[in-house]
Amino acid sequence: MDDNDQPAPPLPSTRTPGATRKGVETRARIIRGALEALESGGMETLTTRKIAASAGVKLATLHYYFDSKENLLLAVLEDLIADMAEAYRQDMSMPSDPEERIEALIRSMWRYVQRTRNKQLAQTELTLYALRTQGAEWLAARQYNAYIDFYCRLVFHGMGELTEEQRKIGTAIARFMLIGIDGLILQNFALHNNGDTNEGVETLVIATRDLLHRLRSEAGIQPG
Amino acid sequence: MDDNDQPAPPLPSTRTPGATRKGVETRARIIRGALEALESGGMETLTTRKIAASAGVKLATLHYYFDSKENLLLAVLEDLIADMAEAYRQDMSMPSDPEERIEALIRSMWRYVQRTRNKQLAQTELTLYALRTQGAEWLAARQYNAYIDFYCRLVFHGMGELTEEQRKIGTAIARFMLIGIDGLILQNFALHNNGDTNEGVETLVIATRDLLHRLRSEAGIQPG
DNA sequence: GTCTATAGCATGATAGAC
DNA sequence: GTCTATCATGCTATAGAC
Repeated sequence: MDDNDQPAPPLPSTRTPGATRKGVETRARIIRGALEALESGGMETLTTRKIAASAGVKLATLHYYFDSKENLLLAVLEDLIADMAEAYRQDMSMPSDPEERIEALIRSMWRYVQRTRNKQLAQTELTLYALRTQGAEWLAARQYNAYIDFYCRLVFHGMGELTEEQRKIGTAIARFMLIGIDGLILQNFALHNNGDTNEGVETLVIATRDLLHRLRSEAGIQPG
Repeated sequence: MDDNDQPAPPLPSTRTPGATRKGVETRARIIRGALEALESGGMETLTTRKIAASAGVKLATLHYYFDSKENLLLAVLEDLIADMAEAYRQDMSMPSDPEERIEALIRSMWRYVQRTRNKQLAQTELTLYALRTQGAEWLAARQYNAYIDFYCRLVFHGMGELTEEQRKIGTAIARFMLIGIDGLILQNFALHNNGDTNEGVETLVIATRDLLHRLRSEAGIQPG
């Protein structure tokens, strides 16, 4: 339930050599290149050659930083997790009432998803890849827990500490929001019919607000 | 909104030669073999050789029936769509009240998902593959529309005809259920924590019943 | 730290006997 | 309709100069 601050078995061998200024930059370029190539073509056509080309480095350079394609892909997923928080904070107005925050948060998420369609596809593909990769399943879990933790905090505070009860309720809310957004992403991709999917967003907003209502009154009637 | 009875551009070249009794059987074996191999290893490691081995045929035989790996994979996805209806009807008790049907249906779906974890992963991977494959996006749409149509009918009837209003409400319900189930699948896979995911199922049941309530009263107050 | 060059191999697909 | 044998290609990864 709370394996978010996991021991986190370090990614097997992401080399990260001397860590020169230049080295760090190149490593980042390769990760960005991999994400670009993944967004444009999908996992099926993703090769180390395309990644290297997309990053503007030679194939051997790629292997200097990542000893295998697998570890590079896992590093890309890690990077996506790290970037997530920044992305949402941008265009979100922040009401003080948690119920309105839920609504603002879902709408913000959905705007972000729609303007980064291919990135979402890429992230979904990478998550499935991690689930299929022996010893990398924890990465998928970490990704989800990071999202859950992030949404949970955003529902109740700017980013401060939470009471135990807020954490419990917020986690349930966050989980449900995430379920809805993931389902919406897939359905929107498959039907590429934004009109109908927007109905789904409205329904999700209402359902999540109702859930908060329910959890709060349950907590009020039967505290501890 | 209703491109379910699509012209359906025929799958480019699934050959299907003379269609001998034996030929049809072999074709089916290859499709089953592909699904098996996909379930056990994922798209990343899925090769025509593994498929052939898993189907008990030689590599050349596979290419006699499917002129390319791509068309084989799309045929597998088609097959999954066709099998879907059978799978759910099995263990579902069928109350007469639509609200209770929604609950029974969601629980039945969830049971099915849990006992076919790898099949669901495979189907998700194939759907993403179709979305990435030029000219195959319609297959993903067909898959979703088939599910939506199926759930819609199940909410209101055994399988008979629907009134226009039932169809409209049922479609919205079905879409939302599907959003929830897809999201639940991904979250359950990533966190592999069935206890917490079951909470999500309960929440989805309540939310979907509420949605039906809302749609019905809206229709009652403002018909046509 | 980045490159050129290449090893070593697995892949999707085909030719042609039976 | 199914097989054996093989092709051509593209893959990941490495060796070694600079």
